[in-house]
Amino acid sequence: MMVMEWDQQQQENQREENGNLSVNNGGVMYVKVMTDEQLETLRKQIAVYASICEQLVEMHKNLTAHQDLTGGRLGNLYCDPLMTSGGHKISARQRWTPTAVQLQILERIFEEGTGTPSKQKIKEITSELSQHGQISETNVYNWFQNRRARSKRKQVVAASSNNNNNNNAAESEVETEVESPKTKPENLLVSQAQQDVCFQNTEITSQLHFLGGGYHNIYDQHAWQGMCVGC
Amino acid sequence: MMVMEWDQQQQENQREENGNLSVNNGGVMYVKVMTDEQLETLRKQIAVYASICEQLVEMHKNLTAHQDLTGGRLGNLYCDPLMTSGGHKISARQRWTPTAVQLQILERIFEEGTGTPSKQKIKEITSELSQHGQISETNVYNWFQNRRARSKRKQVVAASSNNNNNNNAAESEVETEVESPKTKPENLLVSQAQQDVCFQNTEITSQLHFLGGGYHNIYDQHAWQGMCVGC
DNA sequence: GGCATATGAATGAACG
DNA sequence: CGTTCATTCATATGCC
Repeated sequence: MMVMEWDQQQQENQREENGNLSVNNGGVMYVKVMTDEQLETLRKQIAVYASICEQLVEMHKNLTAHQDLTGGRLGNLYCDPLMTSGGHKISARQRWTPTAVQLQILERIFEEGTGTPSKQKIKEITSELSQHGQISETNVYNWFQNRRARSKRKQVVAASSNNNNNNNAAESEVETEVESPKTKPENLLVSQAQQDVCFQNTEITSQLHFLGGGYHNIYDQHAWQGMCVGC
Repeated sequence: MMVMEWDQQQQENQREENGNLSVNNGGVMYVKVMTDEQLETLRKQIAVYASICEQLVEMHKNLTAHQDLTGGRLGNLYCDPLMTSGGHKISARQRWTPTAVQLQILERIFEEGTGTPSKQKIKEITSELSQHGQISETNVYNWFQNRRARSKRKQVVAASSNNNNNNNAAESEVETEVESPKTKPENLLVSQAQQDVCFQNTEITSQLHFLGGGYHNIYDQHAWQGMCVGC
């Protein structure tokens, strides 16, 4: 087997080491090489992963068919284990953390909607989301406030960064994402990945899409812009 | 940026790391050329599947083991798929680290500083610091945010420790880690899945074996093969 | 080769 | 709504 090691430590220093760099747009684009054989192996591995995912989803469906409402426990659910019987709170988590499902729903509403939802709308959303975990209207309200504010901020930063004479192209992903109304990077994450891997199973596609919103927290959503480079 | 190194255990062919083609058995082996962005795309695609697998496994565990009431942070699925077991990452992204000069300047501004710099100020600072290394406005913004927050926390802790009141309620970052022995991010995702989940499906078991047994980690020993790079 | 710590980054909540 | 604070997540690094 072979191991691919990407040493990231001294990124600046290593730029010159690479023999295979090409110039792009007046800047330097760094490229890597791999053989067809290597690429084929990668493809297989991803396919295996996908297959595993599919079967795991199936297992999950079978299990949840029986024990459904036991809880949306994947997200927060801290349920004050530290609360004593006397009502004395020692230390408990306060901050709400959306579950994967909740996030997915929120993102969907956000991208289709324009502006912060009305109070009535917030109630509805909260009601819906409460089926997937503990949540309050305030949480929903704050989420939309933050989501909008940060989306806008990113735009501003991205726009202004175009004016700067940047000496490198490796800006943080925050700047590189310009949220266009037509794209939904977070929610398309999984399904797009599947496209890239050339999946045929449509059922797993939808199911993975269902799960996709939850990975928001791991890989920040911005980076998913422009996924399929060649497709 | 990064340098890709191929471990040479059994791939005698892949010798020219930085060349676009390598010679094999007297012939020419054709290889793909990728940008870092494309590679990161691949990484993400795999990471998506890895995350999905882990979350599905997690869900399965939760559904199976009802006595798992200890709570903890089940929802914070984190699989760190970017880190190989060898400690090398396959991510093109890495967090910004200020250079010595940049730090000096930042500290100076912070000390003389009157609170958080305005956005215009951040632009100026960023521009100045960019002469001493890669940096973005977001980096500067985050730095001041963190600097101020942690400075304040230190003050509070010092103050409370000076008091006869030993109610140390302010050291959240440290305290949190102490009170919650959070599980270490699992690098060997697939292997872990095998241990924790008893699959009835023999097919998936064998596949997990393929991934977890044949490879220590899917990111550890593998060839990167032609994803949609060229498509 | 785990831990421990420092710190960059993400984000829920609050402020004005 | 834009900005800021507080908390937490995630990673880099050093020690043992």
